Amino acid sequence: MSRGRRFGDNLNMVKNGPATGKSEQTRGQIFESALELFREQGFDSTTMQEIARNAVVVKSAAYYYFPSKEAIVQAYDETVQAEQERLCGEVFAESKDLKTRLARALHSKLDLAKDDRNLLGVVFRYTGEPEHPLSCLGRGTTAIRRRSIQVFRNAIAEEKLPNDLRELLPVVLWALQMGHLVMFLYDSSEKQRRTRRMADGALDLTLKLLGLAKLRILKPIRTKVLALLREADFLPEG
Amino acid sequence: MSRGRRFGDNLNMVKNGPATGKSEQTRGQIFESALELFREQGFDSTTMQEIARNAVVVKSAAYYYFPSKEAIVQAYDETVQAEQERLCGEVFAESKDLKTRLARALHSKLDLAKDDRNLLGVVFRYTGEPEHPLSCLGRGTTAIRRRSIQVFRNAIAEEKLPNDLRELLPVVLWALQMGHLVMFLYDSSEKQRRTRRMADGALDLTLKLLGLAKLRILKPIRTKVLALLREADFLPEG
DNA sequence: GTCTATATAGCGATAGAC
DNA sequence: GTCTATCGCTATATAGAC
Repeated sequence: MSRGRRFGDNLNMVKNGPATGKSEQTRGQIFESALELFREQGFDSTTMQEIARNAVVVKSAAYYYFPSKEAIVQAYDETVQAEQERLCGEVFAESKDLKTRLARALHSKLDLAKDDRNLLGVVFRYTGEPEHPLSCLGRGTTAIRRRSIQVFRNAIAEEKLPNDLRELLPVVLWALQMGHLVMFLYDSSEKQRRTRRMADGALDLTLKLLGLAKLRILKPIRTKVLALLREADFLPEG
Repeated sequence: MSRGRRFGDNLNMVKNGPATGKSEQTRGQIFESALELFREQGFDSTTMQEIARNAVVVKSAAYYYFPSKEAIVQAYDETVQAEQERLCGEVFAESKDLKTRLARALHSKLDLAKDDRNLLGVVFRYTGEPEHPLSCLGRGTTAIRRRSIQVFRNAIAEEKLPNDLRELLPVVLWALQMGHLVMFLYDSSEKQRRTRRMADGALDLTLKLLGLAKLRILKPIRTKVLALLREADFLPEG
């Protein structure tokens, strides 16, 4: 267990669940213990017993802080989200260049989660079950999804754009990021270079399409695409 | 339990697992029993015990035929796939019109699964875990994915298309269908009309884009899009 | 509010009967 | 090959101690 400090070890940013004063420490122990075991032996083969034992608490204590193993992953997800906001905030303050900003926004989650791909995968587990509190597209995750979309809204904030695009583009970029995350998980190329190239390519293409959107011949297509996107905007509280 | 015959009740098309002669009946009982309970009380709240009891076998017998509850869903998925192939085969034999064929291909899975959306959701459960045998994008499901893509390959078989498009379009359409399936699950509009409109809109747009692809100004974009799609083609044995 | 001890029920593996 | 009886491990709910 001679690892250096890794992202996620700092839990002060985690907010959900009981956390008044002293208990923060216990919660922290459990959270760290879990991440450690997840990284060592994967999510599924780690049991709540082990997490508790490793954190020197009894199993029910672990359940007191996290209603399920998946809830720990959700907490992890929130630390990643917070870190992305911080990172992008820095870059956005320094540069007004759209490409720079979008590149940072699109790559930062990959950067942050690169050593925890097995954990990231669990985030998608309830994609197909809308009512599940941890469904990554469901009501239970509206808050974090909103934050994630907001990052892209901030990224394009300095641009002159028609209102419809300003409204829809962040959601499209967020969806793009979700796609990249899945691809990231399946990418067996060294250091997931392939997904990185994809992200760069998708960014180039997006910028090019934004430029072309002004052409007159493409007006009907643009209208159609936007209408379709609006129709596709099926998420709870968008 | 006074339901009429529903799709999926016919199991003779299910092939995986042991099924030599007589045992087909036992397997069938278990399969039907499971679908019945899944429909009544959902996937998660149905236990293997109940499935077995309802099928008048002992629990281990159920495990003999299906290594897990999820495996039953996969078997269901295969019956849906087979049915889609049959349906589309009929339509493709009758009409050479691209729009008709693609509409049928894009809508048929929605038609077939419309009463089993909670079951459909389980198919996506291991999307984020590439190594899981039931990951809908992983190695374990290559065979059924291939079949699913083949339907779209057949749909465009009669068209004159450049080779690169002929190769990539089926995969794109398959991905589109996957997206529609997820949307279908989250669609709270009556009879999921919204998703149906989406599918129609996406089809129109696809046809329009195919037409526009020939324009000279768009040549660089087309090249870029195709390169990106090829790069995105990350699935095992594509 | 924080945590413990205990209890129920399910999963899934195993050895072996027929 | 088909199926049974049984077992250990796990998740998670609950009552209640501090």
